[in-house]
Amino acid sequence: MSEIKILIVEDEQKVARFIKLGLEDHDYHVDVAFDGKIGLLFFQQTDYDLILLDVNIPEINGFDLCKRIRTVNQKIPILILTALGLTDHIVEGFESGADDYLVKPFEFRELLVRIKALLKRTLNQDQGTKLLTADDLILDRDAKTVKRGNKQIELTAKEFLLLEYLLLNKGKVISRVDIAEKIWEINFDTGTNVIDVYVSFLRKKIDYGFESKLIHTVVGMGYTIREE
Amino acid sequence: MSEIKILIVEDEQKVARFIKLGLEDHDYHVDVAFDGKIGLLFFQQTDYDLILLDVNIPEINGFDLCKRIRTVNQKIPILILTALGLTDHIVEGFESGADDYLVKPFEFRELLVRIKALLKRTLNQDQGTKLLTADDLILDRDAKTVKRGNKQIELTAKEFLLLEYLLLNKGKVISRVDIAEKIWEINFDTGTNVIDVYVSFLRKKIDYGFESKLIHTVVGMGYTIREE
DNA sequence: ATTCAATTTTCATCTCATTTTAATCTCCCC
DNA sequence: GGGGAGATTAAAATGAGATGAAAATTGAAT
Repeated sequence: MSEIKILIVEDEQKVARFIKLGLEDHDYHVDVAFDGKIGLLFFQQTDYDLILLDVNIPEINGFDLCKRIRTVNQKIPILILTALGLTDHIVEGFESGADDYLVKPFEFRELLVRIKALLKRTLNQDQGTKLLTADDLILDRDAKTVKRGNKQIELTAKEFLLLEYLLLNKGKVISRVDIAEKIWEINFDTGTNVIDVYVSFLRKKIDYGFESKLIHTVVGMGYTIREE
Repeated sequence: MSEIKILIVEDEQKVARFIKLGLEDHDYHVDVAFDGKIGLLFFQQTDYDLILLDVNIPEINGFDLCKRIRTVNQKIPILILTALGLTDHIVEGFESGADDYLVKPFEFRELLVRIKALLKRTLNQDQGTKLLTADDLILDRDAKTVKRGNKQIELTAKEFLLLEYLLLNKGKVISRVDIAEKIWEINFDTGTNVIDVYVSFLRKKIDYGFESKLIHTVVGMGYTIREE
């Protein structure tokens, strides 16, 4: 089970520390950014599962940061955490794209259950399914095994991750940028062609010698797994 | 666009009526159940998009009702709305499977934005922006495929981007300058006619041979996609 | 620590589709 | 009949992707 990563953007060190420690107690991995600019930077560099935002923070305020994040990512849960408790503020928070809004002072227990509620949905989507399939290919996410028809296929770690990611998005075309970020954790253009090479590796193992091909190239857009 | 259906389970008629009217004002379809048993019945009979639960209601209390609903449906957003504002209550509410918890008295505006935030995700998941259409043309933004009638149409990356952009602005006339900036990232006049060429490519693939034309030239202004 | 094999990454090359340019054609309006 | 806007075509330039092989890295075993 991979770690759940949370980003806190909060300038009051005491509060940030309090939340960080509390969340780490519950096995979340927590990063703290002390202003909006750094928060945005962290967000761009790491694939967080949830973001906690204070509003009154230096550089970029919480509402604006929330909007900025939403232009890029509509899915990631954002919880705004602030002393601004007027209905006007709350409405503004939600209209900036937040998923929840909690007014300080708050009890840690409440924050925790609200975070859990937010994570529940995004996590259940991916996880839960143990077996991923496409045509006569079966990938077992627990056992880390792959079979095509009745032939066992040996994949290396990276090959497995790549295939798993493509299967999770079966039918969708996935860009190289997405793959680079998810599987190689590369967030900028390095000019590498590892992805192409690995797709080539995968094809050799799961498509070569079978009449129906699963991995398809969509020129200029990316790769996709499609059953035909 | 199909109607969004909300179920309110609330025994205080005044409160129920107040919320119902307010939500109907925002074009939601609202049913009210006055106790837990009826609430459960309604839930089983109709496919709601969201449920608002009071806690202190006759027959089955809100927390238990929430749990009952969750055994059958993990996805439907549930918002608990109650005077019970202690952290213990809030935690219990979330642990019963609620997605949000709002303490009475509350301002209607806050309820509204919280409802919107909850609906945002479930609705976006299904469709939302995945499919763009015009007449019998369907463009799938995930699969990067285009169909007209039942004919699959193969587009190159640039062709796809152009068509997608025009469909996103269906009914609007888009200037060449806009297209150049959005699709070709050209921000000054280079004297090129790529856009004309690509519109020609697109027409050949999606309009030629079909009786109704989708791409229209507005001389001196740009191009538009219009269903006739 | 050293070795060795497996895995991961880079690099260079080949091929071919896509993209772009530029020339020509068509139509409409004065 | 000339000018302008747009459409179309063919040819040229470009770039994307596949792949083989070599280099670098990792990590396990000794």
